[in-house]
Amino acid sequence: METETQKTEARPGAKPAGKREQTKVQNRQTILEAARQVFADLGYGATTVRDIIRATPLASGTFYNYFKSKEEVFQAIHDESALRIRPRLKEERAKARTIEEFISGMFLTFFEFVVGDEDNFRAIQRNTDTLRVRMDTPEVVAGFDELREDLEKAIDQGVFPPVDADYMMAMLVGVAFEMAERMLRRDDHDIETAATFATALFMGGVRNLPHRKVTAVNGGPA
Amino acid sequence: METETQKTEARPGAKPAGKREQTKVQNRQTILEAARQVFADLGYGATTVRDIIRATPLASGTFYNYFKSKEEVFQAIHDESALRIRPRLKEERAKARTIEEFISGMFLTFFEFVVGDEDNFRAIQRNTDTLRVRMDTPEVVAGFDELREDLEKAIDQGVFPPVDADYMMAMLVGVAFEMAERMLRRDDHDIETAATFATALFMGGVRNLPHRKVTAVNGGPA
DNA sequence: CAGAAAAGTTGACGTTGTGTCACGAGTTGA
DNA sequence: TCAACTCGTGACACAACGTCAACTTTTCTG
Repeated sequence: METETQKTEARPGAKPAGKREQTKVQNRQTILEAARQVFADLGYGATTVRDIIRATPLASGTFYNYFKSKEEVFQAIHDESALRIRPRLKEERAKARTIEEFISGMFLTFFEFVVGDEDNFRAIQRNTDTLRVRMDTPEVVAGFDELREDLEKAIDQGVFPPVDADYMMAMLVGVAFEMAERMLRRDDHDIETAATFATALFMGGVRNLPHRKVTAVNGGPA
Repeated sequence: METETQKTEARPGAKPAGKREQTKVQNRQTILEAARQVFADLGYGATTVRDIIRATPLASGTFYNYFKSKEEVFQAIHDESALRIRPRLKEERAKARTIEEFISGMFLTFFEFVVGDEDNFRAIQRNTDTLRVRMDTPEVVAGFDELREDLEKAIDQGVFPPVDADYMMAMLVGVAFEMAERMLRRDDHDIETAATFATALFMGGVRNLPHRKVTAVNGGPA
């Protein structure tokens, strides 16, 4: 037994960390991890709550102590994802001194995130009762709000031309997600090239785009 | 599955149009219509096959004479949609003499289609198990292939700069769908403005976008 | 035009998945 | 050490699924 683990004046930042609290956190994480995996494998629609449970050592009833439905785990995964990528995106935007930096930073960061944890993105992206869910969770909403604010700030500061933030966001998000999906679908992990293309579109339109992507590159990204 | 009736001598071009054949077509249409409605209302994930049936005068078993699952009706709706919009898009592309015409034609046509039959788009878009249009139903696949061909042809003819067709498609599709969704979400039916923005992006990037400020709708979903 | 064959409809039924709950094992704190 | 409490457990009641044998309607045949 961990007789050691008494709740003596614990470390400052640490949690209460009773044994109880500890397994609770663990279980939640276990379920989330299993769900991510199963969703990525079977697709959201095809997986049952029991599939998720079966991928853990837990009993069926336990699931419902942590999430009240399949949809809720899904949202949790979503939320966690947003939580992870938000600061990265925000930092990137803060660093940006020009529109180009702003935009390319966003794309690169996003693509890195997607390719860096493919299963995670597959889990939330390949399936879903779609946008409704994507937009609902607090972290996700906060992330979009943040982007919008920064966009408007950049516009005010003259870094960005005075475009409509709504349309702008739709375009950024649309391109980002569609390209990400396409990359995963084709097992294309070349995030630099993808970001280069996307950025070029926003910087100067079609005429500005690099020429055909040479798959086995010799020239490298323009 | 289409066991053509082994009639000794059916009319040549016309439909067989026996009473039987007729109600068969009717029933299929009834179910499709009901499904479109219910999907649009409840969302794909939340609707049950019984919900669809209940919205028709038919019995539960009958559903399965026409579609083998909820997913299959969904695909059928998808397919039908693609069937309807494909020729319109193709025609638009054929008419185009410049890149700008090509692009703005696509956006306008698509937005018209979406706003013109909102329920239909809601049914297939707001829900789904594979994100976006990517149900690989024949008509949908054909539609994308067509677009790609036309794109490549335009590139060969020098109307389009020699961009990578893959990326190009991802960008077009991404922007089109995301903007469409956003419009429906905000009850914004101004397809001209939307098309203008999207086209401007593709023609000259952010700096080229109209400076119009629009509705000060609050950020956030719904 | 009757009667048989074919095609289609129907709803009850076996099956699978969902979410709850009473119980008991494990943990905490005195 | 023991009472109080928390959480894990799996059986259960309920909901939706998809099938199928019986039945109805249409079509075919003589």
